[in-house]
Amino acid sequence: MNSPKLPSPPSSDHEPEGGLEGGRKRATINDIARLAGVSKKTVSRVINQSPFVRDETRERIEAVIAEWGYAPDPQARGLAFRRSFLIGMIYDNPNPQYVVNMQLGLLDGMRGSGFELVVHPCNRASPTFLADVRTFVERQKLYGVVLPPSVSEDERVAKLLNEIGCAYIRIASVELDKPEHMIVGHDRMGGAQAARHILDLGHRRIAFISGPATFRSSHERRGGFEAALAERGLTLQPSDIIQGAYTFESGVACGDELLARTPRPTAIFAGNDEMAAGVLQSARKAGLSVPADLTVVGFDDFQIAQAVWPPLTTIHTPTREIGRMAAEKLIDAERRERREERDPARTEPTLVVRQSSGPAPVV
Amino acid sequence: MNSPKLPSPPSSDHEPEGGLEGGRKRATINDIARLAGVSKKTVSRVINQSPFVRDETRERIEAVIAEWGYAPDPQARGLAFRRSFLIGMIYDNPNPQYVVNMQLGLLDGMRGSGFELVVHPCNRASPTFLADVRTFVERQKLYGVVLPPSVSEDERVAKLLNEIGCAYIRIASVELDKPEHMIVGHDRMGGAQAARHILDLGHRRIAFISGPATFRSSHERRGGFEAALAERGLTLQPSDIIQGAYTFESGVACGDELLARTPRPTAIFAGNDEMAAGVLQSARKAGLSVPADLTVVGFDDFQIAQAVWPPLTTIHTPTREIGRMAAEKLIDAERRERREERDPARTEPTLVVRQSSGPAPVV
DNA sequence: CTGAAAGCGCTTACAG
DNA sequence: CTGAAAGCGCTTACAG
Repeated sequence: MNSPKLPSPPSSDHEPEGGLEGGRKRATINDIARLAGVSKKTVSRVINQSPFVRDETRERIEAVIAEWGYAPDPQARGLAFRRSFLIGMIYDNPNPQYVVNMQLGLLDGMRGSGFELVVHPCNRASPTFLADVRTFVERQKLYGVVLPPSVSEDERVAKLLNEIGCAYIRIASVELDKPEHMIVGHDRMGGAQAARHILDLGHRRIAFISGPATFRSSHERRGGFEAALAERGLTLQPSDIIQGAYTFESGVACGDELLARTPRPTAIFAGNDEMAAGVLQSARKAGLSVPADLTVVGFDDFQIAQAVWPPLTTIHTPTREIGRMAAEKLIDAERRERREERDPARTEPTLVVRQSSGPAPVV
Repeated sequence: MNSPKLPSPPSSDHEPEGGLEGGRKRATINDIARLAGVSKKTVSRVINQSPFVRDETRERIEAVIAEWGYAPDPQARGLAFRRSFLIGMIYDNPNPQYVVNMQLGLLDGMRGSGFELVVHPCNRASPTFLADVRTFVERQKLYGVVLPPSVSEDERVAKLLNEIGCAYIRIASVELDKPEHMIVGHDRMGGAQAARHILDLGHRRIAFISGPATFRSSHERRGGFEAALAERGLTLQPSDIIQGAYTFESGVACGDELLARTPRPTAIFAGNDEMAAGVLQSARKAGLSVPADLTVVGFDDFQIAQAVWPPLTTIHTPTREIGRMAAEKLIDAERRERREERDPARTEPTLVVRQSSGPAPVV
C-alpha cells in the first residue's frame, strides 16, 4: 500500500562514461540499420523473426549483426513491447534443495533464450501476499511466472494472474488447471511405489507421516500410498496416519510418537526425506536398529537422503527436469511440443532403494 | 560468441488489452504531472528526491502519487538512466543451503527498495565463464552484482567489473579488495575457535580436512586453526592435513583415510559441515563412537549439522545477515554507514557446541 | 525552483 | 517486402 522507497539514480562519480577500457559503445539497432543499408524497422523484423523479409535482405542484416555482436537492449524492447523479458519464480517452500534445484531447472530451460530469472520468495500466510504478488508482476511487467508448490496450489494466485494477463506455469502434484498452465509431478504414483516396496518386504504394521495439509503433495502421496495398500487388502487406521510439517524436527516428533506405541509399526513411510531423517533420529533414541527393527522410506531423494545413516530408501522426484520443462513451456510452446513428440519428458517419481528398508522383522 | 536465440514477442492471442478486470491502466508520469498541475520533469524530480523542488510543490505531487498508487516504470527509468534496477547474484557454489540463505539475505537488504534479484549460477571453470559474466552484466545493464565465494575470489571478475563500470560487492573470508567492495566473513576466527574448543577438551592428536584449494575459505579456516593450535604449542604435521572438496562424499573418503591410521586422531576438524557429516559416516563404518572415540567439528552450521547423529559441534556463519549487508552496501552506501554507526553489524563466525565433540579419550 | 525539447533503443500502427 | 512517423515512460541536458 505505502509506496516503496525508490532506488536512487546511479551516482555519476567514479565512473567516467564508458568505463576504463571497454569504452566502445555497444551497437544499437540504428547502427545495424545504417551499416546494412536498411531501415531500423527491417532490422527489427529480423530480430523478431518476421517472415516478411526478403532472404537476401535478412542474410545481409544477420551478417552485420553477427559481425558487431549486436544484441537488442532488453530494456528498450521491453518498454516498447510493454512487457519485460524477465521470468519470475514465486515460491514459499521450506526446502533449500528444492528451491535451488528448481532454479537450476528453470535456468536450464531458459538458457540461450535471452530471458532472465527473478526470484521472489514470499509468505503465503502474509496478509499482503496477494498484493505483493500483484505489485511484483505488474511493476516488473513480467513475461511470465513459474509457481512451484505450495504457491502453485493457491487458486487466488492463478485467478489474479489470469486477471492481469500474466502468463504462468503451475508445478503441482496433480492437474489443477488447463494443461497449458501445468507441469504435473504425479506424486500419487510415488506414494504407490513406496507402498508396494514396503509390502514386498513383508510389512503389515505400517504408519504414514503426512506433510502439512497446505501442500497438495501431502494428500497425493498419502492417497497413492493408501490406494496401493488397499490393492493388497491393507487399510490404514486413522491412528496410523499422523501429520508432520515436512521438517526434520516434525519427523523426530512424529517418530517419537509412533515408536512409543504397542504394537510398534515395523515400517514408516514419511512424506519427505527431511521427516524420514527425523524418524531415523527418533529410532536411534529409542534404541531401534534400521532396517532390522524398522523400515523407513522417504520422498524426494534430496541430498539428506544420502547423508544420513542408513542412507534412505526414497522416492526420487526429477525436480530440476520439471523446472526445465516449466521454463520451456512458458517461453516457447511450439518448440516444446515438437520436442515432447520425439523425446517424451518424464516427470514421474521413481523408487530408489537404499539401506533404510528391509524385510519385516520376524515376530 | 554465437548470438543467443531471442525471445519471441508476446503472443497477442488470449490476452485482450488490459486483462479481464484489472483493466484500468496504471498511471504514468504524465498522468501525475497533469493531475498535479506541473511538468513531468518536476514529478521526475520528486521521484528522484531532488532537493530543487519547493516543499509545497513536492507535497502536492506526493499526494497525487499516493492517491493514484503511482510507481514509476523501472523499465522506462532504466532505459533513460542507461542502467537497470536489477541486482545480479553471480555464484558457483555447491551448497544449496548457502545459496538459498544468501539469496534470502540479499532480498532482506533489498526489500522496499524497488530493486529485483536476478540469479546467475555459473561455472568458474568454463572457458566462456568471463564472457558469460560480461554478457550478463552488460546486456541487462545491471545496477550492480554481488559475488559470493568462490566467484568473489576471482580477480579476473573484479577486473572485468571495474572495466565495464559495474558496481559490485565481494563476499569473502578475507579482505580482497577496497573496503567499499567487500563484506568480510573472518573465517580465520572461526578456525581458531574450533582449535581452542578441541584443545580445551584435551585433544592432542588432531587432524584437519581442508576444503578445495580454489576456495579462499579453505585456507583461512586452516590458517586460523593452525595459528590457534600453535599458540598452545601444537603443530600439525603435513600428514595431519588432507584435502577434501567441501562435499559429503569427500568427507567420507577423508575420514576413511584418517581413521585407518595408527595412531588414530582423536579429533577431526572438517572445513565444513558436509565433510564433517561424511566423517561421522566414516566413523560409523569403522565402528567408532562419536564423541567417545572421536570428536568431530564442522563449519557453517547449516541444517545438515542438526540432521546427522550426533548433531555437529560447528562454527556458525551468519550467511543471511552477510547477504543483507551486501545488498544494503550496494544499494545505499550512505544509509548503511549511518546504520553501522549505531548498530555495528557482525559477520564473525561463532562456535556452537553440540554433541559431536567431547573430552579426549583417556589412553 | 520549474519546464520545453530531445533522447534512451526499441516496437506498433499505418502506408506504400 | 520495406520504411517514415509516432510512441513506450522515463531522464538528461539546457534554459529561464
